[in-house]
Amino acid sequence: MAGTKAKMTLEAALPPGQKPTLKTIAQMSGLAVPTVSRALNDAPDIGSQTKKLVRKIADDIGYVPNRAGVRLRTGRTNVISLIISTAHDNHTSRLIASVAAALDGTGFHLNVTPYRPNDDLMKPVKYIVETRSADALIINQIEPEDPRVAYLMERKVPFATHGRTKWADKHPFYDFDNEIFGRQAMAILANRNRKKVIVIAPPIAQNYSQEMIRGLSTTAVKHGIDLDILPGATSDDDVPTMLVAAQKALAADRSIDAIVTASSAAALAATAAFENMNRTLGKDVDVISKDSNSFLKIFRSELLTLPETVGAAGEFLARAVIQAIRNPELPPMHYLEVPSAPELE
Amino acid sequence: MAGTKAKMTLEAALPPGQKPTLKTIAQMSGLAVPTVSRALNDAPDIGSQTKKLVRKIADDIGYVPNRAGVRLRTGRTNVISLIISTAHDNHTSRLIASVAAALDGTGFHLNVTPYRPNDDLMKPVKYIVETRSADALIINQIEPEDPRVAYLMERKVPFATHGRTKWADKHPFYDFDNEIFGRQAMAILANRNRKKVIVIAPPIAQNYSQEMIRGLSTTAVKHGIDLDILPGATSDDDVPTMLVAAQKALAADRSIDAIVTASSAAALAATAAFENMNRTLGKDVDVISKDSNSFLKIFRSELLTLPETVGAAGEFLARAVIQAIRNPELPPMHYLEVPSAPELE
DNA sequence: AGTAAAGCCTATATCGATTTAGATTATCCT
DNA sequence: AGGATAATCTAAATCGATATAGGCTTTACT
Repeated sequence: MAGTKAKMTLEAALPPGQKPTLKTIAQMSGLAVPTVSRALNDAPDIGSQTKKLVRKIADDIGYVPNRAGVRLRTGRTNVISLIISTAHDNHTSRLIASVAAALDGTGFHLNVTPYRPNDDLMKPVKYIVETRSADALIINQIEPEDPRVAYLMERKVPFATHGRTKWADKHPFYDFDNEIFGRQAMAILANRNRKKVIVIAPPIAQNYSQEMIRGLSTTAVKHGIDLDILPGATSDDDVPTMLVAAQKALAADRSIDAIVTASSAAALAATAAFENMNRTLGKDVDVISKDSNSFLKIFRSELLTLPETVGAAGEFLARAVIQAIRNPELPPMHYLEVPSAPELE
Repeated sequence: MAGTKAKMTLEAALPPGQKPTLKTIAQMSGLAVPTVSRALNDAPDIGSQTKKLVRKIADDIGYVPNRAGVRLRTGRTNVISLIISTAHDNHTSRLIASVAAALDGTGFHLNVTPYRPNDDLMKPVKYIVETRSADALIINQIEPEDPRVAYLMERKVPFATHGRTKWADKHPFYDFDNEIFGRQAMAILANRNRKKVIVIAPPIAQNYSQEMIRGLSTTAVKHGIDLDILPGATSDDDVPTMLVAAQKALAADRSIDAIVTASSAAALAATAAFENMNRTLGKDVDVISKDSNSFLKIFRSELLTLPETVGAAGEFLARAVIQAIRNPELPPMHYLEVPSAPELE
């Protein structure tokens, strides 16, 4: 039977201006606080009538667990931490938006910790882990032997990466197949008879940069195309920096007839560089780029693009870390997005 | 004298694999836990020797307060919540980055809650306030009588807005003076003898949209220029949508000789629309835009731009909410960025 | 000397939730 | 009927930090 204690009304149990707690429900139902807790958590030793009653009261008064209380007692934070580089592209905001959307309704909150490109990579990760301020992490800008990944694996902290490491089979990741992108991009350029190509690559330390270059050079060799990496700027730099570097390269070598880029911003810079040298896009020269915005072609229909879907990444990464938290025994979730080259079909 | 209790070494006081707490320091120093707490918080009733000792131990063992403990006891979360719309521009990522940078070292964490443009504006705000999951909020996309602002002011929750309401003198804000932008933009167009102008405006509900239009139309009237708002798209829509709407307008009225836009993306769409109609930018027609990326002019030197600095906004907003938390009695911090029109000088 | 006032520290209770151990009642079996 | 066994629930302890009240010294003053 449900207790011998007196039941109370909401008004009697809840001081004005306060939020309902387990104690509120306990007083209203005449049950003990732990019973209420266990009922809400569907523990096996609570009667079904009691559970029903408790849940009804909780719903009626709009009870929401105090996250600090849960966290203090259990160590569970219900926070997913997205640690993200703040290079000025809008991958960033889209990734944030899609992770957040996927987390909606899961009870997890999204905490975003940006770091400047020149900061120590380990700092935010260590902080989150040491202060246990999140149940899981999502990181991007991955290096092949990323020290953050080593750190997180060793400590068995749930995480997922946007990009692959050499240990990628052992942890969840989402990645765009940049090697295939490189091969396809170069094949398209070969098709258009380009002979001398430069690439505005991401910082070379990052895995996707290396893969993209590998793909590009494999196919370049096959077709006898000359490939160079643009010195003096990476696709993480801002547009003016890339423009200056590209113009310098084009001035030094007039035979360059194509630029491959890894971002929309880089494609704009490459386009401007060619035009400032009075080269005609799509005729004398080509620019080919990954395009996650799909406005590149609107802006200049002569641009060559291969689509990349950033939204899918965030959604997948969110699901991947939740699985890593809840079912650590399951194999890590993997997804490799293969670019499709419409021009090749 | 510092207690009669036995002192302990770190190893004795701290179970392996655990993080140091106040208790650890208490055992190592022989002091009581509350004394340690008060010493670290520089309470006036703790001796300076004791404070020095406690702080040294804390530093040595790398003590960091457990945030759940603090939060549960005090209600302080040490979290600033940035609630941000996920329209696809890169204001977003820059704003996030600059708020985070300004928060660095303050002890506050940044929690980002994105919402989709069509979501209920109140939902995330209510959730944060009701679960008390942040000490302060920063919101953008402000309407003149923004219901979120009314809600937050009534509840006396510290917050700051990126944009102004009609109650702006009573709450912290950072804003770009869009009315002056509108006047300057139109003055420049008048100078260039444009007669029929359309504007790709932000959603009309938002305050900055109304201000911009007010500025534009004031000056348009003065110079006898015809001004219309582009139907069918706002500057929050994606580039293809804006392009289609702009092209439709240009086709319907060949006399349109200038487009004013509120974002870089809109400027790209406007440019493409004119060019698809075979109009020559800077000669037959003009596009004038706010430019927070400074790559617009690189991309097309004929574009007219007025600079906007988003980075300053985040930094200011962060300081503004911290002041609102710590010194609620002080007048709210305000900043109005006045655009400078290089072309006018 | 005796008492008051600082100065400095400790003991206890508390925030909200959960875990563990223990208590109570009803049920079942021989 | 007696005793074991389930089925349900309650009591107490705990996570880490801090607010409040109170205790013990030492110094100061009459």
